[in-house]
Amino acid sequence: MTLLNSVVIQQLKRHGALSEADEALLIELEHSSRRVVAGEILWQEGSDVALFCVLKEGWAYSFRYLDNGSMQILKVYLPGDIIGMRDFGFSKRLAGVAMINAGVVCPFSPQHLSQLIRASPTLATGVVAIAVRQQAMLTERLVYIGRHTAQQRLGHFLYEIYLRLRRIGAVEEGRFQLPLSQEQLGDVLGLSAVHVSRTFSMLREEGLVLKERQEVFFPDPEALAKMAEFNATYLDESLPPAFLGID
Amino acid sequence: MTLLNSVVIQQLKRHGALSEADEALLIELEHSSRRVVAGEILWQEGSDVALFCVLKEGWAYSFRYLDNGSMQILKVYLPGDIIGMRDFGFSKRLAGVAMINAGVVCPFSPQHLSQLIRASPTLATGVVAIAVRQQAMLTERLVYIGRHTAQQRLGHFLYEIYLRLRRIGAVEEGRFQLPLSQEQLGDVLGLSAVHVSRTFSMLREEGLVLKERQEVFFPDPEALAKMAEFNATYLDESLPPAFLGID
DNA sequence: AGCACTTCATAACATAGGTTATGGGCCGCT
DNA sequence: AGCGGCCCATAACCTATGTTATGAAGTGCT
Repeated sequence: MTLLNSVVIQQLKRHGALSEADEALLIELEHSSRRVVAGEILWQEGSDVALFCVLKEGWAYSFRYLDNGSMQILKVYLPGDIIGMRDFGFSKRLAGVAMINAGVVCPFSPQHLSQLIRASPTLATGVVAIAVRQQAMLTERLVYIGRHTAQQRLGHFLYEIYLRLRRIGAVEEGRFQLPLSQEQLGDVLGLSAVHVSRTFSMLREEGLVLKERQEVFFPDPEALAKMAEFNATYLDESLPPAFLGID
Repeated sequence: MTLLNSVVIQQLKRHGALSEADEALLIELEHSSRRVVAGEILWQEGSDVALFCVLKEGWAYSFRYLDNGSMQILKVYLPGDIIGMRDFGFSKRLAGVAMINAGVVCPFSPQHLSQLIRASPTLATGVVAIAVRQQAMLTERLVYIGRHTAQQRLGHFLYEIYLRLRRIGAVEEGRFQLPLSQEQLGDVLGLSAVHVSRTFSMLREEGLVLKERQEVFFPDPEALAKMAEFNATYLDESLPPAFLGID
């Protein structure tokens, strides 16, 4: 999974907005790649903003440590996502980033990103669109962490991951791999690990989510989406006409 | 309070990064202005993205309705903020926006914003920086809504507002106006209005926050910041050297 | 001044989720 | 194969916050 195959970029391409030079610039972004091990910390909160990454293989998450010793996971990154954009325009990292499982990342510098933005208005808008979409997912979590039950929070998160994985072809026969531990899920959702476990049990009893080891299956995806009050518009990939140069 | 006086732009100016043409473009953004009444809804979730606004006077908030009839307030806007940037790159609004009290807004079109970004790399980076900073505030709320007590949530929110108001000169002798009702505060923090009331009582008894009518005063700002685990780096306005063209 | 309306404080009660503890299953290491 | 270490499930108990209700205070309208 490369950035070039990511959904926003693919859409620009489909509309013929992407020149060959643009494509070359994108491929150049993934020029160097590095293998990373499970649990590896890519950077810590407060460090200098020295690089961003395209996540090519594996899962990652950004996080903040809390004073009580636990952590809040801010965002889960899947293959094809850009990691670190959150810090663009800041001197120091606002959050750490760690790998969940083993994978491959393609690091590139802020200068490289600035260059790319200056070199191609199309790519600049694409990058902005990607950043805005990542933030929209964050906003969505704010909404459902605020006033929803544990079942809805977990259901919503799982369903979002399911849709994102499906877009990159990582769902087979309705099944997908979830490499997060229940403790990590708790850190995502603001729940204790014990309650995540309880909630999985409830979802199983209600026939909404089956999970065995890391494999997840939804017997009735629509019912799950309904229970979680899932509204997919925030994941909508269609770019407005102005972005595609059609206006 | 105009955009030109906002902290990010002022910083660009101080470093001589802002040309006269750039300044003219910014002033042009506020060419037309409109008086808005308290409670006025600027737009609803799901409507077309037709315009953005510079908020010149008054307070506003963006929000999402929840299925249970309540709402989640996503962000509170103060004078000098740009409203609607969240939707840049989407076709439909992801959230509604309403005025808290009466004020003045300066609407401008997405095309206008695109033009400005194309016309001036400096302003483009400035706009990105503003957007990233607004999102950083959102992230911060996600962190403390996830795993903090009601006291910390309310304390954190009040302290953030206090710092933001101070930057625009709206704090006098340590006092500031807070035009939000307790119900609205609950919608910001994911708490019931009753519990917001209880929490104010607790904060008063602990000598951390005094509130009379809409006027708020912190007898000991440092103690409040400490209780709320407030870390100001996410509000830090200093732009990295690359943004100021010094690298 | 009087009236309706909203906002706020407080109390009593209900509950979702946190905490601590225990045991079982699975994994990797030697 | 045996051992130590996670990860997970479940139970018992505790607490922060939600819910509902009531009255007081403030606000705006006529």
